[in-house]
Amino acid sequence: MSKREPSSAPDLGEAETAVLRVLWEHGPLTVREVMEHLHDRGRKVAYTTVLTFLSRLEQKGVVASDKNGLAYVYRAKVTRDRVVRTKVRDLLDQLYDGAAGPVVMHLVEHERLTGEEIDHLRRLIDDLDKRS
Amino acid sequence: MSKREPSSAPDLGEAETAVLRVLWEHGPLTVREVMEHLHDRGRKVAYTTVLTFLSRLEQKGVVASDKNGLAYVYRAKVTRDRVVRTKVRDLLDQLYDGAAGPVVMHLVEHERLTGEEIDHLRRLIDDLDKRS
DNA sequence: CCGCGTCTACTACCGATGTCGTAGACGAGG
DNA sequence: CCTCGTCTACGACATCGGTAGTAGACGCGG
Repeated sequence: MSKREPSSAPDLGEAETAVLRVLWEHGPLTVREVMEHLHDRGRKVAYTTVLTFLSRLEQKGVVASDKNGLAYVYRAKVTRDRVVRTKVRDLLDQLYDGAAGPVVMHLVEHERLTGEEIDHLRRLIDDLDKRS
Repeated sequence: MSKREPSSAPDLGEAETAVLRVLWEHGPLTVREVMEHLHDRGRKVAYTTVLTFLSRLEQKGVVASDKNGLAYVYRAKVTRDRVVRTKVRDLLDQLYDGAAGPVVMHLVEHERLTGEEIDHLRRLIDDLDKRS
């Protein structure tokens, strides 16, 4: 089951997400290039494993590939924001029936935020207040 | 792999988490009672399925059971906060190498917060500022 | 034209999770 | 004492996600 709203990305595993991140952060890439970036990040996966991930991601519709000469070049089709949104929503649903408040509080209380982030946050909150 | 820090709860699936929530929200319960609460929440699982979940959760060390007369009574051994922390951390690691800022921003920008939550949040931020 | 290196296609395998069914233990009622 | 309903123990099965091996296609250097 697990209906996904139209604006949602499909379920992505941890390793699949890591692959997507590589694509978000370093334009379109070949399988080999993706593998190298993963290795750089400390993820020692085999070439064919990366190929499997990319194929599955393509099945899921979140990446696309174009044959460029000898090898396929893959690029992300979903934005990072969309994936973040989906994963965050899943978490909220799981823990609090969708309520965001408790998780925001949790983050602000238990996770470190930089001074800049705090400033930014304050500005966001002021905006929210003004709107309501 | 997947080392868990000492302060972390083990990995919990979505259905397992739902079971834990029932235990957090309605004291210690028997298998049947847990099942009924799940049904109330729209989760139509078989009795033995619930039993399986509780057994696995006990294996993982997050619930405990006491034989009370005829049936076992299960209770949560981990706090909700601990589980939230673990799941939130997993998410941050997956999406931003652990940085909390982006997710906080995402939540404040894209998810609805009640007026009270916003007030609370502002107070938290002021506290943070004072401390630093 | 041939062999080497690279790329893709398939297939496989394992562990975790979600979901149950069946069988056997056990106490309450007749 | 036997039967019924409930409970637990165990095992089964499917799907998904992480990981990889193998085989076949293909172009390049000699």
